[in-house]
Amino acid sequence: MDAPTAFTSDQESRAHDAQHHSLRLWLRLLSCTTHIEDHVRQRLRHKFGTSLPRFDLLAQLERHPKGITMGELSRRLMVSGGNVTALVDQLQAEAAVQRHHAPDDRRSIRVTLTPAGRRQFARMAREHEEWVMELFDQVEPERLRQLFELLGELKHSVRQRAGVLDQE
Amino acid sequence: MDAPTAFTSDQESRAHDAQHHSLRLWLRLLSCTTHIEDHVRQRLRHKFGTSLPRFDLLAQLERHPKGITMGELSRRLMVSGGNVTALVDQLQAEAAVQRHHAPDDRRSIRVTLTPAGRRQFARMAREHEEWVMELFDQVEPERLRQLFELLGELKHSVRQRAGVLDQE
DNA sequence: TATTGTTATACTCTATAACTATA
DNA sequence: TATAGTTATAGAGTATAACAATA
Repeated sequence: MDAPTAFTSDQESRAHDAQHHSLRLWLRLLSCTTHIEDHVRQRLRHKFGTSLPRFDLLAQLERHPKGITMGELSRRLMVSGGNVTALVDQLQAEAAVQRHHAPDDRRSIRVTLTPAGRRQFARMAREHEEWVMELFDQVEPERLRQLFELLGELKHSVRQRAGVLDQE
Repeated sequence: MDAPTAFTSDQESRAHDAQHHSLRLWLRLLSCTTHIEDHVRQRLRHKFGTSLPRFDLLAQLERHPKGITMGELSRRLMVSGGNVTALVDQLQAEAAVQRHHAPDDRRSIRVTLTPAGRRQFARMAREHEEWVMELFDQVEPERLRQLFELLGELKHSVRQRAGVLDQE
């Protein structure tokens, strides 16, 4: 677990190698994500007094101006329904989001951003982008582009294998 | 946020583009990691009744057979000292790890795997590898290798920018 | 009956700060 | 004084299960 270079072949079996390589790739992926996440989380908290899950919820609403149901939020954010209720409660208390009863199905609730919520999210998203760009700026743009593409392939594979429905 | 393809140039400024591209790359990275993490976390819980933080702690010990201090664990796992105390308490109660007072500095404590802890970790690590390999197996090995390399570059950049000390 | 969302509860991980025992 | 580790406390996020209202 200490060779910093790429995969090396040895006398082990192919399958065994593939396992180790997969694990090392996963650990590296996790390490990158954790560092970025910590950085972003800390800044979101200090500068905006918010958290990543709350930011992500707002981001989902921003993508769906007509609103999105609690169940949809639960699926997209991959957290339980009770959880979404709590998050939406908080954001509603801060007047960042609103609940609307759906006219056709009165069990269902559509959540939307308030104008103030939209403005607040825009401010956070702008800074968020700057933080991330700064973290990445030692890598050439072309390399970042390749990375984006390869991660797309990985995501596809993981989704198939894990049976995730997924957003984007 | 819905074009599934790579970056596209438009009339926006270069800087603005770079920001958006960085953000999209970050979101894709986060999405991949989250899916894999959920998958692995769920299996660790159901098959071994453990969690990712606990697995990670054992993994650190496995890399350092002579033991590692509480403070070192705190830095490597990037969590607070109080936290490490709680995790080590649990693992010690399960007889997976041991605390030894350092002979030279009696404030300091070295934590090591017990033989049983080492065996248990080996079992978990082997399955862990299989789960991950399965998730990745829709991507060609050569592409996985490229991804590993690019993530190395990214990690380097992030570490420099975020000022992380880091393990591995 | 099945589905949507809420409530209640509990657990894990986390940070912070006060504390102890050494150095 | 400074450092290593612990304790105590609080808070966020999460899952689960029981529940109400509606379909």
